[in-house]
Amino acid sequence: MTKAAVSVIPALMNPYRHFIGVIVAALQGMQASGELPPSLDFSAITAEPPRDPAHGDIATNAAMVLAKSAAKKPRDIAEPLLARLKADADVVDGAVAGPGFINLKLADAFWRARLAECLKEGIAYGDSQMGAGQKVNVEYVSANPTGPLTVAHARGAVVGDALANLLDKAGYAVTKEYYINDSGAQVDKLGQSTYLRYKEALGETIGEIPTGLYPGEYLKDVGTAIAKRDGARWIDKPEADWLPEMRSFAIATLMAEIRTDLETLGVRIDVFSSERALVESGAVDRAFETLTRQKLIYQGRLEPPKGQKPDDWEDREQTLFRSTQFGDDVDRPLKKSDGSWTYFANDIAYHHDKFVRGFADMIDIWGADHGGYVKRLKAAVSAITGKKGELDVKLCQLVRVLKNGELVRMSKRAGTFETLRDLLDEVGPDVVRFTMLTRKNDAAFDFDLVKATEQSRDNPVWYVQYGHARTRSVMRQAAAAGIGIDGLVTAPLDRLSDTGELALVRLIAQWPRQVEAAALAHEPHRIAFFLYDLAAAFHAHWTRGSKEPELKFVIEGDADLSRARLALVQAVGFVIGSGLKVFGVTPVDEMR
RNA sequence: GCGCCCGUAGCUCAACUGGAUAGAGCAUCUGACUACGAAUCAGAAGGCUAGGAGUUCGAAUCUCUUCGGGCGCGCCA
Repeated sequence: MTKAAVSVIPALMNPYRHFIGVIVAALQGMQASGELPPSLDFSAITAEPPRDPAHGDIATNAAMVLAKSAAKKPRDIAEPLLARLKADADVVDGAVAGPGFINLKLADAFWRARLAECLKEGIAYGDSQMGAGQKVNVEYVSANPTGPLTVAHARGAVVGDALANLLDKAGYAVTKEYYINDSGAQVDKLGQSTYLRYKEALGETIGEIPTGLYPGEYLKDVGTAIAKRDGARWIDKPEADWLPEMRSFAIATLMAEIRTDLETLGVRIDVFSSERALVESGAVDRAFETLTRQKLIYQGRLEPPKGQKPDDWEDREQTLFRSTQFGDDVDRPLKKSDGSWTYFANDIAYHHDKFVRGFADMIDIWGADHGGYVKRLKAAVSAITGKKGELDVKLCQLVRVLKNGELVRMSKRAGTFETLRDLLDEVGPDVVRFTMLTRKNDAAFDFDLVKATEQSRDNPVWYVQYGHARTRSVMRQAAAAGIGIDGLVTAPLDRLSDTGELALVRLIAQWPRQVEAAALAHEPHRIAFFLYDLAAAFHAHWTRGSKEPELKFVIEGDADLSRARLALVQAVGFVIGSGLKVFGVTPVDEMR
């Protein structure tokens, strides 16, 4: 049993972050000896894997970044810096390249030590302290409780959930939140629509559902349920009597269905916030007062929109918020003509409430059709939190459902796709989740039902799952061959010396950095591409073994070597499993 | 008319947030199974990053501009 004699990186497994520290220390040494001026900004220095692996293991831009403020040529900084970096125990070679990059080659043992960490951590490998327990609120889905979740909601649900999981892994204290829009005109219409279905359930002929109300068939069940519970009690009563009851019953029923759908999708929300409760608590009034004290509220008039002037435009004085002071295009109204709060006013109060609950970091996941709303809410958050709170809005672009390249019509009448439930029934939650995460959120997305379930390299879900299953398959084979696959943490990893093996080891060591980078950027889709690359590297190495028998994982008569290689295979499985966990996708042990 | 998002290989998408020779898959062409899963792998070919100008050591990325697409534009949520 040999233990690699390399530096341990305590509680910080991202080797690149570690080397930024090493580089900064070396630069400070140069400052102490007068080679560099005393006050320099090191914050722009990066340490990353070079694009071309032939350049080495770590590339830093330090010399180029500092050149200007140090009044030196990049190479005149790079040369002495490189000399100092070469003294580091883990660095075996280095060179200055191009305009002033410093490329470092690290000892194989350094990378094997990262593999050892992965084996020790298992699925938890890549967990980071970066977030330092800071509270983050991720609000997503937040679909109106006026009908079942649609395919369009699915993307936001998946992106939000994966982002929340990712931030959690990166060390943030994450709360997953759903804002229920159970206040305002829309839910009143829901209540009215429900009343019609209620009367229908009691045998009345209601005819066509009037325009403006919700015609969906799903409300029939709700009406029937109320009829069953209350009988004819609401018939011939004024609207003021039955509306609150119809409304709340419908909301409760539909929210229950939404929760069930989310559950099936694997989304578990921590906090459901009610808009109605918020308004009734007086939170909106308080937010309004706060803004008033800051002199950000005034009575004024707005210009009608240039493009399409509403027919019923009526120039009137209204209560406006000075969102232009915070980067918005025009000031925004907070009160409707009847004196009640606008949705915007409620939303200000809601985000203020989040801030009061301790969330300075807020992330909202919205559909692209709300794009015009981003500036004003960011402005409001900035104002109401005294610039201490920060809101990031991720807009999810449209999802189109295709079947073999043909657009599937989203029409209820045609009996085709519309709801998330339909999508889940067709391809299952794992495929929905992974596939939705293979694209940047701000790019439009075509979801092809056929391609998403295809078993080929063209389909990332399948390919990554296959990679995971293959790691397990190798383990099963090894066990059958009589190799002990327990306690691989203690396997002699220094027996790993083939370039393909070491390339895999390096890739595994990238995982903690990938987690941190994706979390910082709020971009969970990066994980999908990393997992795909890792799976590809693993499949490639696997195939080499079928051509060159000495590269097989199990080598007869050499248990140590076999165990070292199996440890590598296990680590690949851990990283894929770790990534799939972030995505909320079940890793499979076997392909069917 | 204004604001936001997008434009990268024939097609679908990446590019570590300003880094080195812009990368994958599909499709096309050439190869590899006495199977630790060939549902895979190795290779070839494919690009003026929509066009133009600017910023700097360095631009697909930042700024300006033109073109083309999506979304939105008081008292809906």
